[in-house]
This record gives sequence, structure tokens and C-alpha cells, in this order.
Amino acid sequence: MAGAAELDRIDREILRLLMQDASRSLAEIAQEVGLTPTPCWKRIKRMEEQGVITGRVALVDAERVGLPISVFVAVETGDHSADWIARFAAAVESLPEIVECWRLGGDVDYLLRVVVPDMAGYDAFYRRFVAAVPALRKVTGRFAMERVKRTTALPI
Amino acid sequence: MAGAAELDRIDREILRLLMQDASRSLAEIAQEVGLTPTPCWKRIKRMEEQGVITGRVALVDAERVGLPISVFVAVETGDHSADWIARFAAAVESLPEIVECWRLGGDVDYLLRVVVPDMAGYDAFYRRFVAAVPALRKVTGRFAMERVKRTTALPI
DNA sequence: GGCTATGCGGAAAGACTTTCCATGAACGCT
DNA sequence: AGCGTTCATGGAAAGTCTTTCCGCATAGCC
Repeated sequence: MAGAAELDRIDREILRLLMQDASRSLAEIAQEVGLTPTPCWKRIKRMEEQGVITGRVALVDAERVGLPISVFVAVETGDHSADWIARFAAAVESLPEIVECWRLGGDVDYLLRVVVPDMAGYDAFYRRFVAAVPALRKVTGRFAMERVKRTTALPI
Repeated sequence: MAGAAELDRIDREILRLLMQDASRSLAEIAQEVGLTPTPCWKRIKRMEEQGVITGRVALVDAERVGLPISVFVAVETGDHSADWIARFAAAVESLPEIVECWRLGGDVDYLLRVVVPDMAGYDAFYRRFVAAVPALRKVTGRFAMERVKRTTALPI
């Protein structure tokens, strides 16, 4: 299911371009990788079917839509049962402020990124979060001051 | 420069759709928000010019391109001079494995997400990273076991 | 009440995507 | 070495979608 797909040099070059900017025309991309539109199109379609390309999205400036605050929340739990995990996952899914959630190995069990308009928004989120998830041992919020780098382009 | 743009209900609805899937046709999106293609198109163009929409990208499955390991790296520095910050930012920019870097407030100075093919890849990255950045007091790598949630859709 | 600015919608023009089919190269087999 | 098969490429046509142009309606303002 999750094995690496076989991709040649041209496939990777196409991916590199599309991860940076998917608004360019097929003809431009094809020319840049040294193909004509048709074979380039077929490669892109193949990678979409294989699940290499999982989608195309528009990126939106969080500040410009009134969501300037990102908070990283480190979660430690006292309960590691399957039931708790399911309940936690459901809570994460249901809270739209959580834009990222990773299960980690080590001292911290989960790391979330939460996007809110302001401090009051974070407080409101925090209350709903701790109410929805039982048996939290430690919840540490760290506020982001500045986004130094952020890219959708993987190092391929 | 970074103020919130004025967006009405329809603008936000368009953004919501495009943040989830930007591959859909203008006609579909227009219909869904209750407009014809022309005014919908004008709104999208306006938001692109305003910098609300910052770009369109293809999302790629990291596992499928041979990059299954994400590591969160918490960085604490002993040097907070402008010179150090500039050097740090340059190092972050130059290392493609770093896909995210945030400056935080509090005990941890920076949080990075690093994408690598395997443990050896992380070790190689780590060596280059600490060689490129001086005066690091503490570098804590936490390995991601599972991506529970990840979305480009902001809670608007 | 008339004027202006603003946003919407219809239709045409233009550009791009998608398909179809033919060609050529690479590879394996006899 | 010769043959056949497979696979990817490329050209051209068809189809679809984007983009533009222009007229209309509405709301705010004098």
C-alpha cells in the first residue's frame, strides 16, 4: 500500500515543478522537462492514479484571512489504550483549528499545530480540546513568533 | 502589508473549496457558491492579487517518493544575536530536508520539520545541520510515528 | 429623482487539456 | 542476428475550460 513508486528522473522533475507551482500550463512544464505535452500529461495522470500526487490545492495566507496565530501543542497522555487513541483521533478530526497532528515517539505523545485568530481564540480552542479528550497528562502550548520557512516541496 | 483582507461570505466559501481541492473547474466552484463563472473568476483573481491566495501546488505523498521519515527538531540556541539569526536562517534555507521552520516563544527557540528517507538520511542531515549552525545549545529530534491529520484548509 | 460605482451574468474568443493514432526505440526471444 | 512485442514519445484534432468583453441590475449618494 505504502511502498515507494518507481519514478525516473523526468517524473521527479515534474513533481518538483508541480510541488512548487501547479498553476503553470502543461505545455510549460513539458518543455521544462524536455517532453511534449502528451507524454508529460500521461506521466502526471499515472502519478495521480498511483497516489504519488495526492491532490492540488490553493495555499492561503493565514494572516490575510484573520488567522495570524499558530500554536504548537505538545500532548502527553496517561492513557495509551486503543479506546483512548480512537477518541483522541476523533477529537482531532472534529476540531478544525487543528491543521496538523503527528504521533511521535518519545517523551511527547502528540504534536499539534493549531491555527487561531487571537489569544482568546486559542483559549476557546484549549477549553474545547481538553473537554473533548480525557486523561491528558500534560498539554504544552508554544506560540509561533515567525514562520522562517515552509514549503510543500519535498526534497526529491 | 500583512493586514487581513476584507472578504465576504462568498469569498470565504471559494477559499474553503480551493484549499481543499484546486483541481475542480471554475464552473463547478461557481455553481457551488451560487455564482456564474465570471464573477467567481473575478473574485479568485482579486484574491490572488491581494495575496490572499498565495499559490497553487500539487501535494505529493512523501512515502511514495521514498521519504517516509518526518522528524521534528527542537532547537535551543545560546546565541541570540542578529548575526546568528541571519546565519541560522541561511542554513535553514539551504537545507532542502527542512520543509518547515518556526521561531517560537518560550523554552524552545526553533522548531523544524525535517523529511528524510531513513535513519541514515537523518544522521547525514544532522551532521550538516550542526556543522552549518554555530552555538547550538540543544538539538532534540523527535521522530513522527504517524500522521494523524494534516490539511491545507484553514478554519475559515 | 437622477447619477455613479459596484457586482453579476451571457456570450464569444482564446487557450489549454485530453484523446486518438502513428512512429520509433528498447528489450526479450527464438 | 533477426524477429516480434512492448512501451514511451510526438503530432494533430477534438473537446473543455478559462478569460475577456459588454450590457444590466442594484445600492449608495448627492
